[in-house]
Amino acid sequence: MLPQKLYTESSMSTASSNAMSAMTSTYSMNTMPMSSMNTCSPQAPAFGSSIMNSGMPMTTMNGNCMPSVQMQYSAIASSPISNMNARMSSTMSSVNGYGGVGGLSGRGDLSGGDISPNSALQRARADKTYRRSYTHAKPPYSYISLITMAIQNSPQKMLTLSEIYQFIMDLFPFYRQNQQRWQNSIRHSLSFNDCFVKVPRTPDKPGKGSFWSLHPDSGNMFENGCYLRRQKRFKDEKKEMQRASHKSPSHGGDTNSSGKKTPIHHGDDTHKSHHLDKTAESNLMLSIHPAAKLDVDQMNLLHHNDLNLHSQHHQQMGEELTGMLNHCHPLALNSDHQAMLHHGSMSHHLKQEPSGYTPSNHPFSITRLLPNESKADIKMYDMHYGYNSLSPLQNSVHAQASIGNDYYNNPLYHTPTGTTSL
DNA sequence: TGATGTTTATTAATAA
DNA sequence: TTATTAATAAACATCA
Ligand SMILES: [Mg+2]
Repeated sequence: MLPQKLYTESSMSTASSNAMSAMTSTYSMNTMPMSSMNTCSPQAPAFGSSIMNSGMPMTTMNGNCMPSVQMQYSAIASSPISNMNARMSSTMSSVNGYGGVGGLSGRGDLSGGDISPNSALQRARADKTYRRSYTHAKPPYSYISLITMAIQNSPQKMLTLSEIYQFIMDLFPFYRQNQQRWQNSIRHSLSFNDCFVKVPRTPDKPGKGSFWSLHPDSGNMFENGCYLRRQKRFKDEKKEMQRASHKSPSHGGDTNSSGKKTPIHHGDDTHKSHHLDKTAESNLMLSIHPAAKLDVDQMNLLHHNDLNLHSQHHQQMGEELTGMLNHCHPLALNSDHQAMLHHGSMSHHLKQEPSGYTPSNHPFSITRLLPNESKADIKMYDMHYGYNSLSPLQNSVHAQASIGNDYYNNPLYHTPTGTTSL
């Protein structure tokens, strides 16, 4: 429906090529483990460590020294150009994804004088290379968290597969490469994980696949701040049962695993009965006998409508963490932006947030991207760091975080005071 | 026919 | 160490 930016994979990386596998399957720029400073040390983030530790003053570091994805991003995004040269040697070697960066060797600036006539050119190239080295590095998010971001940032809290693709590519240049590879993983993740459920299309929205939404009970799967590895993956009881019975038909009714423990999030059982009630209610409204059997997809549709109508269940989780997360999540985008993108939709105007989260502060919400007062911020940012936050590539009609408005180009993805933990 | 889903298998990284 | 989570590949089915 909306124009989508097409990302053609550069000749550098063939989709089917295995030549790049080493680069893409590893966390390219990682050098040192963060575990010492991190409660939740995920797979080594693709970003940061070498750069973070290259001697640059961490102006964004706040008192508690909480390490975070956000901070790592901040550190990178805010790295003064003046510091680039100093890091160039190590950076350059990182560009190919194999940061030999063991020990941020490039402390010393090569060529002390550096006043040659082509130094400007070299500098420009170096800067470009440097920036690409992180904008195209693998983001420190699992596919599950990326999908979750996409869905939760959508007005209807559901997206088609291709829209999920698009969201990810818009935000992370890294994923404009090797599309066949990671998109297969996305599809696998959607199918395999119970936290993602299909919502069938309604007749008024014909099209190819169905919509994907979040399981009503999946809660905040990332409230621990780890976006690479959850402590426990969400499992839908019913599907668990199905799987079990499918495997060993002898297992008929025993069902409930005594030790069944839902993740960390809260509010599971509470709205469980609530859900059933709502379903029955919906059935009545739709002239469906409450006892009538609906298939899974239909049920999901009803549930989704219900949730969308009343409130976002997902946002009532993790309130205890909001203080930490909601002010600083790396992907807190702006609702205005979203309004532009989906100008045809007005649903988000009507949404209320009875829980702790508002559309603007919950961890994955698109809010605060380019709010009014941010003009000044951008200016400051640009002046200080020499970034042009407004993309030079404006050809895209797509108002979303398309070209030039990706995670790295938008300073507001990196809140200076952020303390999102990772 | 290509996009969309489902499923199984393998492997690496991380948590317990 | 073992158990769990996630990434990746791949075979296969289905659908517009
Ligand atoms: Mg699923």
